[in-house]
Amino acid sequence: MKKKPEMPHCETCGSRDKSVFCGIASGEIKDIDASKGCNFYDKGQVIFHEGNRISGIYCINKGKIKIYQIGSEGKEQIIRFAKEGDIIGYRALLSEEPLSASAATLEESTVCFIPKSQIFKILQDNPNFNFKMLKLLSHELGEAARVITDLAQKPVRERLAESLLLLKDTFELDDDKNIQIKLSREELANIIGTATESVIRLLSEFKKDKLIDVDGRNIKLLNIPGLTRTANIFD
Amino acid sequence: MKKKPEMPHCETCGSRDKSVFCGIASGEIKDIDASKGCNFYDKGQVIFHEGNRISGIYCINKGKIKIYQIGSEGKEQIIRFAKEGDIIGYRALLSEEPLSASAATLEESTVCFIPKSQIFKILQDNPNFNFKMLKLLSHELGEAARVITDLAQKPVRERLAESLLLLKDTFELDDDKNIQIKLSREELANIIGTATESVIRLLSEFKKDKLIDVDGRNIKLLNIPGLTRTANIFD
DNA sequence: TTGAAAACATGAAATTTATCATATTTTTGC
DNA sequence: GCAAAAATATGATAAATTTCATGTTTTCAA
Repeated sequence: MKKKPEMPHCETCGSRDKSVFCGIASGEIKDIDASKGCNFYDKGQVIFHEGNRISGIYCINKGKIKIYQIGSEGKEQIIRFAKEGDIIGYRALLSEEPLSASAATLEESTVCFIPKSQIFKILQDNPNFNFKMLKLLSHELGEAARVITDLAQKPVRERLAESLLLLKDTFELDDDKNIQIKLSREELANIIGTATESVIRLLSEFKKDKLIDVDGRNIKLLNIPGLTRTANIFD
Repeated sequence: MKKKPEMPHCETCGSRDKSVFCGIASGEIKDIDASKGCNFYDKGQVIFHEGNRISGIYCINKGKIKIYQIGSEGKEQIIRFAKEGDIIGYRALLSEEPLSASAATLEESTVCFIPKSQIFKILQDNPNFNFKMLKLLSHELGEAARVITDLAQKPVRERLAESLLLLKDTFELDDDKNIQIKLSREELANIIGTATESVIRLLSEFKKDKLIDVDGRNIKLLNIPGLTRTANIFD
C-alpha cells in the first residue's frame, strides 16, 4: 500500500522562493498556510475542468501538470505546463470567467489550494505580490503570442524541434541530457497540433539525424544547436 | 492639405468610460492628461516595434490598430486588434520585457502615450485600476489560449469563418452588415496563418455559399449562423 | 502470468494547403 | 490621366500532412 505523502506547509515549502509567493511577509505566509487545502493526485488525474468556475488558485508543491483545452473535434490541445512552485487557475480567478482550460497531472503530484478570499486579500494588502501577478500574466501573454506565431507559420518538423527545446527549458535535462518529463507521442502531438503518427515519424528522423535519442518515452537531447536550427530559431 | 486633428484631452475623452480608465478619479485623470503625449498617424504607420523597449502605454483615442509579430520566415502574424478606448503596449511595460510584437495603424488614428511613471503611480495608488489590469491581462490570456487551440486544430476554412466572426465582434457591423474594418486578403491570411491565395479562394466560396458578400475589401456578413457552423463553433 | 487494451510503429493513399505561374484589376504617385 | 506598382484572382502543380490500415510492442489489471 502506498504511503500517503505529508501535508506540506507554506512556511517550510521548498518551492516558495521560486514562486510568486517569494517576497511575502511571514505573517501572510502563515495566513495562507492556515487557509489552504492540499490534495494528492495520482498520475493522470484531473485537477480542474474547463468551463467550470474556480474559487481559488492551485499551487503545485510537487509534480508536473499539463494545462489543456478540448478542441471542437474533441482533441486535446496542450496550452502550457506547470511544475513545482507554479500556480495554476489564476487566469480564471482573476478574470472572473469560467476556466478556459483543464489541468491534469502528468505524474504523482501534491497540489495546494488557496481560496479566492485569501488571494484577493493579499492582492489588496501587498503591492509587491500584486505586481508579481501582473508580471506573471504579462509574461505568459508574451509566450502565448510566440506560440500563436509558431503554430500559424512553422511546419510540423520545426514545431516539434521547438517543443523539445521548450520542454527542456521547462523541465530541464538530467545529467544524461534526458528531458525530465515523460510524455506520450499523442501528448507531444497535442502540444504542436499535429497527428500522433507525424510525431512518431519525426522523432525517428530526429534520432536518425543524431539530434536526439529516443527510448520509450525518454528523450535525450544529443545536439541542442542542431535542434535549434531544426526549429528555425535564431535568437 | 490635411487638417491636423485636435489634441484630445482625457477629461473629455469619449472613449474613457469604455476603457480601463473608466473608474478613475478626476484628479488622477488630470494627472494623466498632463503627463500624456499624443500622436497622429496615417494609415499603415508603425506605432512601436517588436524587440524594442517601451516606456509607457499607448491609448487609442481614434482609429484601428493591428498588433503583429514577424515569424522566422519574415511573415507577419497578426496577434490581435485594438480600437478606440483600447490600450496597447501594456504587456511589455508590465513584464518589463522587450516588446513581443509591433503595432501599426489600419487607418488614420490618434494615439496618446502615457509614460511608465504615471501608469505605475496609478497602479500603486488605485487598487481598482490595478485590478482592472489584472482582469484585462487574464482575459487576454484566455483569448490567446482559444486562438492557440484553433490554430493547432482547425482547418483553414474554419479558421477564416471564425476570423470573420471575430472581426465582427471586435469592430462590429454597420447597418448593412458590413464588417467595420477593411483588411487586405494578405492581412486576413496573416490572422489565420495561411497563404493569401487560400483566403482569396475561400472568400469566393463563402460568397458562392451566400455566407458573405465581398466587394473589394468590404465584407458583408449575410448569414452569421451559417458562418458560425462553418467555423465549427457550438457554444 | 496472461490476456486485453493502449501505445507505438510503418506503409500507402487521400486530402489539404502552399507554391508557382500568369492574368486581370485596382491603387497610387507623378 | 497615365504608367508603375500593388493587390486580387485563378489554374496547375507540388509539397506537407493526415488518415487509414495493419502489425508490433508495451503496459496494466485480473
